[in-house]
Amino acid sequence: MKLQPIDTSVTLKDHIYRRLRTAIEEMDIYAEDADLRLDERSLAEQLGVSRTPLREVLVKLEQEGLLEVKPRRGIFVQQKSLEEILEMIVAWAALESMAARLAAEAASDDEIASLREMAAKYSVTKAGAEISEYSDDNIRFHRRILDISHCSLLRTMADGLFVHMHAVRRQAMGEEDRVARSVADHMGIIEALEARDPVVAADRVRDHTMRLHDHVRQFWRAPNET
Amino acid sequence: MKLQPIDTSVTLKDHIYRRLRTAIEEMDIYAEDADLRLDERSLAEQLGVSRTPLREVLVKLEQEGLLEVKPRRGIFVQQKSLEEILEMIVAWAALESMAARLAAEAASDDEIASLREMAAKYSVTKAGAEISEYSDDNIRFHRRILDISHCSLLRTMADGLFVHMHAVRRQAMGEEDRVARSVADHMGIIEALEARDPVVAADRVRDHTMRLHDHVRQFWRAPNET
DNA sequence: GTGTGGCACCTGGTATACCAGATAGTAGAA
DNA sequence: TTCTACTATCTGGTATACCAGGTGCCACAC
Repeated sequence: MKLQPIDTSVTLKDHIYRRLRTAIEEMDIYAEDADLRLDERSLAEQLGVSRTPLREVLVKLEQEGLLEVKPRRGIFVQQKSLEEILEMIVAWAALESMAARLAAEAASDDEIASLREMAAKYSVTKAGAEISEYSDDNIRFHRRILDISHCSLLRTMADGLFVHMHAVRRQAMGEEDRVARSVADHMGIIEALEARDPVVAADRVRDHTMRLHDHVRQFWRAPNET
Repeated sequence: MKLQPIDTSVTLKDHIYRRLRTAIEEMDIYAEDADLRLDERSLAEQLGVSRTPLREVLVKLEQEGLLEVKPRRGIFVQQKSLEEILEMIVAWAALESMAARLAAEAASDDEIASLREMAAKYSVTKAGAEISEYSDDNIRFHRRILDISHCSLLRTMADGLFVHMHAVRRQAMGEEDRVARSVADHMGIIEALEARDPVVAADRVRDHTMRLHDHVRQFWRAPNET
């Protein structure tokens, strides 16, 4: 008889963390009437826990850049400025570009093939039709590149940036020619990886992401500027 | 009459955080007789605070990867594995390489000149003599590159990695020809920046850091393998 | 009507008490 | 002697109480 050890390390904090984080991600942070203020006591009551574990979660979320705690003032969901968003995209480009470089050398043929599979779902013409679905697959594609670099830290650090992208995508995505361009970019990246060319793969990934950077810089409208 | 606003946002937590973090950084984590276990109650007593703010700091340090909290078991300073250290260096290379690329285009002439000033302190022959001092200036040099990229997030993320480097350097540094090579590398980087060549600058920074990567992979000895 | 002082209440910060799992030492039974 | 079972105690996890700064309303004085 064989038994898996019970994972006793899951604690209230973990549950609270997951709840809060998804709740924040689902908020429309940049809506004009968005209520960005949180209240410890009411949150604790809603979740049915005391303030103590809740506060530890808030510290965590604050450090991830999702919240800002102002002593004796309140807890606020952070709105990212255009500047900060652009910097996140730059950092993301740096990480994923390195991932592509590593992947070109270290990834297995199967792993690279899996990328082509994901991309094959969308032709240049079809992708425009189903933007929201494409958007999800798009993220999966980029995550996959980070995964097959076999450097888990790159994936971890990039994930920390992705969190903030939910709200951004809602505002910044949605132009047909960008999607077409994106699909073409992806194919170029895959081909470079298949050719096992680290330099070209890294360049293409970086350029691809930096195009998003330029696009956001051009079209982003912060709520107050609308 | 003019008055600066008083910064009321400094709290006990901040003090505790600083104390604990420097204490951890000064520990010789990889010594054989290192005591990696911490005790909440005794820490709280030593610092003269209650467990509550202390615990929030511990959450923060855990998330930074410096600690590991095992419920009902204890709190431990994390020893990084060789694998993790190598991944940190890779990520660092990715970030700093991107920083150099940006700096080549965005940094002012003065900022680039400041790099040359820092490097001028060391000739190829002299650097070997004062390794520890050079080591500090070395870090300052790399931080400066991140700064003059004018992308503060790159600097922030890289700083998170630097924390773990204290202990590593103690073990991995110290060969004379590496230092000589390092000084030469730095000059090459500066020249690329002065030439405003983003591609070469990025390449040289990345190669430079990846040489550290290869060196660590070759010479690192974890405590248990000694 | 205007401005000032003060009070009531809201917030996050901190201290303390208690809980349950983990652990090791020891006494007792086989 | 050896193995088991109980218990004392240590740990981090959680709940609760209290503290002090922040804010805004309102009464009162001018």
